[in-house]
Amino acid sequence: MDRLDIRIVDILQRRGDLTHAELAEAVGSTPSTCLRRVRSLQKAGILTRNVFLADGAKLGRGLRAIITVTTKDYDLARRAAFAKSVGAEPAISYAYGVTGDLDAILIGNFRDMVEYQATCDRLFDGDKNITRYTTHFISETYKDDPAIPCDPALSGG
Amino acid sequence: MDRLDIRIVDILQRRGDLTHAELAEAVGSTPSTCLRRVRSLQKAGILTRNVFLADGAKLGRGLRAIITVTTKDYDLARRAAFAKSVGAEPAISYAYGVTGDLDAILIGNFRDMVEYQATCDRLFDGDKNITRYTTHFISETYKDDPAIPCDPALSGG
DNA sequence: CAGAGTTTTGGCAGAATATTGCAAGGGCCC
DNA sequence: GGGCCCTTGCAATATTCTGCCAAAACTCTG
Repeated sequence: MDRLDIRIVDILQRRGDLTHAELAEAVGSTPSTCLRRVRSLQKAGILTRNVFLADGAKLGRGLRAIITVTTKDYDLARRAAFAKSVGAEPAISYAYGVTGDLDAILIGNFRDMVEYQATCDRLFDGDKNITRYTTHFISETYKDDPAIPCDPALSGG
Repeated sequence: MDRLDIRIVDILQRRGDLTHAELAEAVGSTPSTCLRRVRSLQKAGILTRNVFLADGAKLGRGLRAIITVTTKDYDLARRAAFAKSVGAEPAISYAYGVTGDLDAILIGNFRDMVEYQATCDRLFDGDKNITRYTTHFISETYKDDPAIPCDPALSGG
């Protein structure tokens, strides 16, 4: 993970469809070196996968919501079960267990309120362990980019 | 946006580095048709861009946090200013204005608590309009995938 | 239901790109 | 300083991309 790797990761997180020649020019190297670096970064699990990002609104899923969840008991078995049921919900893109006065936070892309409520019902209704869920609908997007900054400080690692 | 487009978007959101031949086989079509469909989906803004996803922990940014923010006045000008300052913070990946008893929710990838606090100080300290910010650190990931499900219902659009 | 016009499709060939082997250069440890 | 190992860059080869054309499918009209 030297300075060249950092530049490569930094660029590929923003533009994943560059040719190796373009990438080489952008980072100041050669195509074959870039190819080898990218493959080694993938093998190391630093670059996990290449994806296309899509416009949720144009796919008919413009209703985004952040759902916070509190539970009564949040032990290992219950968390595993929750992870499984969340995984089965295609409308949920992100789901995390968190510290603080909440237990889990979910982010979903819904077609409409009907689908939102149906999803919540499937996830939470009937589960006596869920104390409460609160939904914040996204009304404005200030920033939306999965890129993680590449810190020059880790050149040594 | 017919059934073929939906299959293409569905697959490319998961694997963006397929060759057109592989994509063609996966969706039951031919490479040249896939090329044209992908281009037209990009031009239509349905597929927005192609990126590599990276492992935050391996980039030295394993500390993920969801920060909720409440403000006193959240008018248009203040929201624009907030969007700008959030945009200047590389550690913040997502930032949204939301409905409910919160005004904004941020998600960031931090190197450590020091960087977390420094970022919060830059964003919130000195801004008398920020009533409160509360942080939930992500302790467990149940699901983490930017893919938006492609609903067959929109075949007609 | 037939026919013309329009759009989309599938395959091909040339061009561009990705990939690999090999020799040379540079860094590191002894 | 010498030997070893990793990385680099070039050139050759394999793969993939892409513009083009005829054919098929679809749409609209009479």
